[in-house]
Amino acid sequence: MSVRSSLLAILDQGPCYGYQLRAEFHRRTGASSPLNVGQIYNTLDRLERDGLVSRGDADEQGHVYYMITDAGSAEVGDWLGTAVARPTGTRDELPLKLALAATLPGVDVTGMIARQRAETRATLEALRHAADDPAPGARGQDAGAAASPSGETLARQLVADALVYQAEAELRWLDRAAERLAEHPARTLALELDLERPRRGRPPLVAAPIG
Amino acid sequence: MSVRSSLLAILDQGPCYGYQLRAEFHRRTGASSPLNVGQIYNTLDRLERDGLVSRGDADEQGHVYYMITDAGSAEVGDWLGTAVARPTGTRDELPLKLALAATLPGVDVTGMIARQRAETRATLEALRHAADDPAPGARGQDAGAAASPSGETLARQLVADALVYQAEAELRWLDRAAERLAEHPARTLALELDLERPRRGRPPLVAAPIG
DNA sequence: CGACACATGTAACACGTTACATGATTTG
DNA sequence: CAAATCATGTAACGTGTTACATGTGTCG
Repeated sequence: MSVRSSLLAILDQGPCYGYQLRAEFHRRTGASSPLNVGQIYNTLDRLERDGLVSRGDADEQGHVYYMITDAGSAEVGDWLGTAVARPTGTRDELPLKLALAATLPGVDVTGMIARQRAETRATLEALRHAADDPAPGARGQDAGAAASPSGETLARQLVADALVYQAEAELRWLDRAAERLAEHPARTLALELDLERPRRGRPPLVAAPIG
Repeated sequence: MSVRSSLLAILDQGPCYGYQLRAEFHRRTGASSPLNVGQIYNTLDRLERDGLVSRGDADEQGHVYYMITDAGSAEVGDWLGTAVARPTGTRDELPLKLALAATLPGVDVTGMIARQRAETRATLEALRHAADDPAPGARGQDAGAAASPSGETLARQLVADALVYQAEAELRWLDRAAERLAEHPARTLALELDLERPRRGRPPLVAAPIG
């Protein structure tokens, strides 16, 4: 619900029309991500459906302004006031994939780790290079005056930092995974499909239930 | 595409029916996540639609086995052979949220960071405690014999590690974010909506085009 | 019997994402 | 004029996720 919530939070500052919302989203989230315009209108429709924004009539220039409702404002307050909850059983692809691969026969998990490591290292380096570069999209005009830290550059920095820290963590985890793999005797890793005849119905209790 | 790919990879080991797939998925991915059974059948339908698996007739016990096709096997090979690509413009909620919040007037970003930090620290501690516990779901029978590292426990460990490393990275990032915020003078952070009359049509070139 | 797990499936929904259609306006 | 941007919108799709309906077999 990142996009949805972000747009709503921007609308909490004042009425906006679609294209404007996209621009604000980019300015404020340091989004390197393009965010297709169509998605804005899409999301606005859904927000209106949920009673969080209301659509105004087009003004003389044809701009369709949306404004937030009380319910919408409340939701923004809630969003900002609540910590982001990572689900306990995170469905992160990489760990899932590697864990699964480790249980498959004939899969070169070490190789997978090596490949992933190379990729992530490259990503990390690219990110660090990008951090030195001036603001993306600045076509010359402001190339020299890179000082004056504004909210805009802060946003970009924060997002960039996050990517860097995440990539670093991934590298550390990959190393740890390699260790774990080395600790385990190779034979015991691959799992056969559990072909035991599944017995239908209630399974017998193994231990006495509590109480 | 984590679930989809995982199920396909399991099917690459041999035909399975729905419930069996769920069990295998849990065994092999150390998934603390429940994974609703309905999703299995859902995903199987979609895999069949895409020609990656084929549905067999029900056997005498009423079990409907699915088996992988050649195209399916190829896709599994591809999946395992390719590194997980993190999109450059990651749409990670936390950085997005904080970056955006930093541009909003009257938002206590420092407080947000503090709250998030507390939450993440709690998560981290819970994860570390969980790492010491015996295998989840083991109802007494195997409580003492915690040795014998099998593929099953490896999977669990890998996933658990990933969560820990990620939480640690998040804490580090939060600290960095606090630093960044402190570096910026408070006034310059909040961004007004850009209300300049947008001029339609092609914007003037700022720098001469290449060539 | 009743509870519970095994087992299969259907229907809907959420969010994100993309492709496409359409038109106005401004610059080169 | 042609190209590019601004601007609005529609239609579809993909994965993940949940709620629900239905039935069977076993154990206490």
